[in-house]
Amino acid sequence: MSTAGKAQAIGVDRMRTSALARDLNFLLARANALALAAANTALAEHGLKPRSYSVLALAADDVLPTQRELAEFLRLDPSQIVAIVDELEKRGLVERHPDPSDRRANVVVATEAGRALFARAQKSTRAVERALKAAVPPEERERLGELLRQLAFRE
Amino acid sequence: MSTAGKAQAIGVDRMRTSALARDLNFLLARANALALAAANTALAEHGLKPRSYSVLALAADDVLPTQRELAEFLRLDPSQIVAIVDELEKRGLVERHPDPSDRRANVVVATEAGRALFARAQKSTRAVERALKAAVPPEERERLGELLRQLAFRE
DNA sequence: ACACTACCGTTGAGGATGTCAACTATTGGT
DNA sequence: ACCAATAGTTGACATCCTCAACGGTAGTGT
Repeated sequence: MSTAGKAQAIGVDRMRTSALARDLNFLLARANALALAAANTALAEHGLKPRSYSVLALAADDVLPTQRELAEFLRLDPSQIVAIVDELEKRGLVERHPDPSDRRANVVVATEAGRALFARAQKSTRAVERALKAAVPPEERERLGELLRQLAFRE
Repeated sequence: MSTAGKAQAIGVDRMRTSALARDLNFLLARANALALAAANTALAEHGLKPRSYSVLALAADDVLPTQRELAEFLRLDPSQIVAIVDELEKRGLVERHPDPSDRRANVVVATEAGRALFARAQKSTRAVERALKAAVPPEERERLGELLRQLAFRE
């Protein structure tokens, strides 16, 4: 294992100093993949995935989002929101309320059970976030969030 | 459209100030989704996707990665690397060379055609990266890359 | 009032991706 | 010489993405 291990370590080292490792697109993809994997296992014990957690979070935060707004915000196809809300509704965590200002639209709101589950799930995701942030020095963490927000909401 | 447009804008505004919009996992996912979409359209004209571009980049950079190293670095299942390298090889852009130090392993190297295509594709991705970075003030761009690298390569 | 265009949610289909288990050939260690 | 572990590959299955179409509603203009 010593030879193979070293050969592999050398290969990885060369990859980290390659041009690709300086590519912002790639760094975003890899950082996201790591964060996603951690979030996935943390949310699994609550029967949630990052997507359903996001919908539940907005519903529990009294944002009163329509499904279309959810689709735009989460960068998903509207048809995927249908499936996510279907499942959350079946579990009694959210409800579809008719939007009083537009009868075509549904507003997604969390039930009491949904808010309770979200509160529990949020503790798990906060732990994941702390672990993520541990990779950067404490005095930089605030700026990291700010920069990412600018990337995520530029337009 | 004025009423609907405003109602939607209000909804989006409330989403941007919601707790989710401060979640690092979510920000990474959204920033990555935006960057991925841009990279996808930029690479399409070269017949590449972000993944095949990444493999080609490492092969053209004389990193001499084995397929397993590619899988780890790109956070993909080894079986997905097979399909990517298959396609690049079929197009004459890369070749599988037997690893002299381990006959089980293949080292992926770019052909001349592969290097030429990569050079052209890189111009497109650089343009995408510039557009991405335009979202943050110039004096912060260096730090953004550094922070993302820490997130992507922590372990 | 009317026609017309655009939109919301939903369904369904097809392709692309993710995940996992099994298999062969090879390796390193005992 | 044996044996557990590893690299690449294949195949199966689930999930996800993307798109087109539909009924119901909304806004616009006439």
